[in-house]
Amino acid sequence: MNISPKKISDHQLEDQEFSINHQKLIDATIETIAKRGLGDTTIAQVAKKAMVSQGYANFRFKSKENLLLSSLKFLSDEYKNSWQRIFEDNNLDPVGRVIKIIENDFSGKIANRNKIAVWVSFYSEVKFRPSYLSICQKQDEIYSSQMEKLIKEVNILNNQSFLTPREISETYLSMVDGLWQRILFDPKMYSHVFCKDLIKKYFRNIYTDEKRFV
Amino acid sequence: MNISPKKISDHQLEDQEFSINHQKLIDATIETIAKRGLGDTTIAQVAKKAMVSQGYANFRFKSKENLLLSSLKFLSDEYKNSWQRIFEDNNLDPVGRVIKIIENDFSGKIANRNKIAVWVSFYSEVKFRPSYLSICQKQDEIYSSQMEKLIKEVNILNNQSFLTPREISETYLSMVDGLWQRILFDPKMYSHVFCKDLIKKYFRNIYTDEKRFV
DNA sequence: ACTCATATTGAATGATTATTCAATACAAAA
DNA sequence: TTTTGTATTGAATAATCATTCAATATGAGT
Repeated sequence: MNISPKKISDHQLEDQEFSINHQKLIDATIETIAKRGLGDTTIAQVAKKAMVSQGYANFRFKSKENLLLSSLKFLSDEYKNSWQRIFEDNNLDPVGRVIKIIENDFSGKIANRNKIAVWVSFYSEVKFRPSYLSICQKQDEIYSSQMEKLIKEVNILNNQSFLTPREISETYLSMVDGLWQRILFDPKMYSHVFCKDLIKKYFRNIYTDEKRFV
Repeated sequence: MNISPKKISDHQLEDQEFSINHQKLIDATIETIAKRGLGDTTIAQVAKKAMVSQGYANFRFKSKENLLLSSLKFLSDEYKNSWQRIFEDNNLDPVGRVIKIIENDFSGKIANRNKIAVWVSFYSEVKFRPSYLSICQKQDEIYSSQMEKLIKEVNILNNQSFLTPREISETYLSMVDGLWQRILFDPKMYSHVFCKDLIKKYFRNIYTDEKRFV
């Protein structure tokens, strides 16, 4: 039986989408997708992992589709928050911010195998599910243009290269996606340190005088 | 099994995996995955597209899993052949070969949206299906080391950079995976020309004197 | 303690789909 | 033509799973 001490009853928080069960189900969904794949993820498994009944999971999220969507949105928001915090950090100079972004992209919180497995699963379905696309695409464009802006600022203080800010931004973001995918294949080889160093050296090659890109 | 010198009927070619129906089914599988996603691909749909009965599709490939696997293997072999042909082309110098590899990676035959959708679908499942992994991973390591070898040869004739051959190889291959994924999201923006030029400029930044990297 | 509104259950339902297999079509050999 | 072995069909089967909903538990207010 599920006896959990609550100060506030769930239904009062329902509008805020912040009941314990809501988040428990999302966490369970991410874990299940990471463990069995999107295709083999069933409501029954998710509900079991979240320790609620199957019927409840469906009732709470209205449909399986909606549960999956909410889970993707959770990951998307988590990433967005960590990115935005860095991008808007005025204590850091442009290069410092780029480095922080790299480190965030390969931090344990963001680039762990469970979460990457979920990202890639959704990416693979993006072509057929407009709802997935709408969650990801708009944000992706924001990252792209914000990174470009950042590189422009870096350029003011550094030697220019053959590559335009836009190109540096695009190569960086593509490389991150590619490396994430590779972490799934072979997490030993593509360790966080390996990925971070690789990308930093990539930037060092562009900004040869900037010693912070080790 | 006796081999008649004249005409050879389909069933006699079965071992060679080369009947018309075999390939029709694989093509139909790729198209169906690209159109509906791995999860929503059913034998019935594939069979219909290949214009054979549902029962036959299953009979021919023993199981759905095996049909999917065979389709992945087909794509994997196709890519391998095109790569190997370039890598072993003695008429080209190292830089010429790198350029051909880039052009191949974003050619209509390899980087079309159908095939990328299939690749990404399988990638997303690779963590849970050892059989998928075994098809892809070994090849990936070969591409990685062959590219590194190629870069070493390029280096002999060009100025060195901060990046080691291994690092150039890894950044290149990651970038390709990332760009392929982006083609799925937004094929207009990530056109073949855009991707090719981006990567060539990336190399131009490494080998600043090599004007063939436009 | 009782009521009532809400939360949660879990068994039943119906839809989907991989797989099987008995029946049939077909093509070559006799 | 008839026979024989293989190719192919498609309807039946059985398994899986999302979704529903009547029944029950819970806890706050009285």
